Amino acid sequence: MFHSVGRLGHMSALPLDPSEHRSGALLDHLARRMRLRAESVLAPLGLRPRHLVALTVLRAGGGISQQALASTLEMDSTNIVGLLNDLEAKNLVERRRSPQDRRRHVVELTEDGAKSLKEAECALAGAEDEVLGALGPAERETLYELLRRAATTTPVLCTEAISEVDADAC
Amino acid sequence: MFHSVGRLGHMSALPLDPSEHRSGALLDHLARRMRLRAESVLAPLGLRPRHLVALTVLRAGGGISQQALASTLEMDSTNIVGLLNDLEAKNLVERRRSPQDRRRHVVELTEDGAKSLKEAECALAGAEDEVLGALGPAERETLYELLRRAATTTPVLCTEAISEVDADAC
DNA sequence: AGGATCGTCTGTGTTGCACCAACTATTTAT
DNA sequence: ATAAATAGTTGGTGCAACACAGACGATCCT
Repeated sequence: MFHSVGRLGHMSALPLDPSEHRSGALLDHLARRMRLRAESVLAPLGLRPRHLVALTVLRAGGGISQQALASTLEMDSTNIVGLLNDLEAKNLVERRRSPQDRRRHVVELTEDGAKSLKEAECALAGAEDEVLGALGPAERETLYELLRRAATTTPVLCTEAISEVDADAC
Repeated sequence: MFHSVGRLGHMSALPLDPSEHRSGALLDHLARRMRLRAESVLAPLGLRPRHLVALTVLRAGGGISQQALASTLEMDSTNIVGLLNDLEAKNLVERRRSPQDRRRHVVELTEDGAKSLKEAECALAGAEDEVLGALGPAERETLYELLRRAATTTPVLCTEAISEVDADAC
C-alpha cells in the first residue's frame, strides 16, 4: 500500500509521486467502454463512432481540406475518402472545391450535419451516464473542457519546444 | 473565436447549455492519438496498449478473477485468455487457483508487472506530451484524476439509479 | 513542358474483436 | 449420485478498422 518512495529523492515536498500518473491507459479504457455503448446507440442513426469523431472535429474547425482532416484525425487520407463519402451521402457534410486551389476539397458540416451531430450527442447521454457514472455534472463538464482543449491543439507544431523539464523526473 | 466567458463561472446558474457537451467523441479521438504513439513506444518493451490497460486495471483492483477482469475490461472472456497468456509469459501477472473456488483463477500483478508498468508509463511521457500538449501539468493531473475515478467505478451496479433527471433536458 | 500535390478508386494485408462450439475441472443443486 | 451450472481453455470463423501501395485525373507551380 505504501510502496516504494525512493525514486525521486530530492524535490522533497510533493508527498505523492505523480510520476506514474499517465492518462493513456485510462483514456483507452474509457474510450473503449464509451465506444461499445455508442455503437449500439448510434446504429439506428446510421452512424458509427468514427463518424461522430469526424463530425465533432469538423464542428470545431470546419472548412478544412481533406488532408488537414486526415492529419488531425491521424488517419490515412485514402480512408478519409470513404468516411466522407458516408457522411456526404447522408448530407451531413459538404465537399466544395476551394476557389484558391481547385484541387482541394473544403469539407464543411452542413446544417443537417450539425443537427444530426447534436441529436447523436443527445442520444449518447445514457451511454455517458453509464461510463462516467462516478463523476458529477460539474466534474463531467471539467472533463469535457479538458478533453476539448487537448483535442483542439494547433494542427501541426508545438512538439519539440518543451518536454525536457520532466524528462529526468522519470 | 472569443467565446471564452464560461470557463469557470463557478457553475452557479449554468447559463450555457451543456446539452451537447458529450465527451465520447473527444475521448475516442484522444485515445486514438495516444494509442498510435503508445504502440511504437511500447513495442520495444514487447507490450501493446491493451496490455497496459489490463495492467493498469490490475494494479487498481488486483486479485480478481478472469471473468471479473473481462467484465471491467468489457472484453469477451475468450480473448482475455490470450491477453493473460501474453502477460503471464512475461511474468507480469500471475494466475493462481482460488482456494475458495478452485475453478477460478485469481489474477494478480507480479512485482515485475508493477515495475514494468511503471517503466512503460515513464516511457509514455513523451507521447503524452504530444497528445496533451495543450494542457499544463496541473490540468493533466486533474484530467488523470477524473479519468481514474471514472475508470474505477464499482465493478457491477449503479446503472438504473439515476439517469432520469436530465433525460428531458435533451 | 515537367514535376509536385490533392483527391479518388481499387486493391491487399493485418489486427482487434465478437461470437460459436467443444472440452475439462470444479462447484452446486437435486 | 447424478445432473446442471460455472471458470477457464482451445480452435475456428467472420467482420470492421485501418495502414499501405499503385494508378489515375485534375490542378497548381515552375
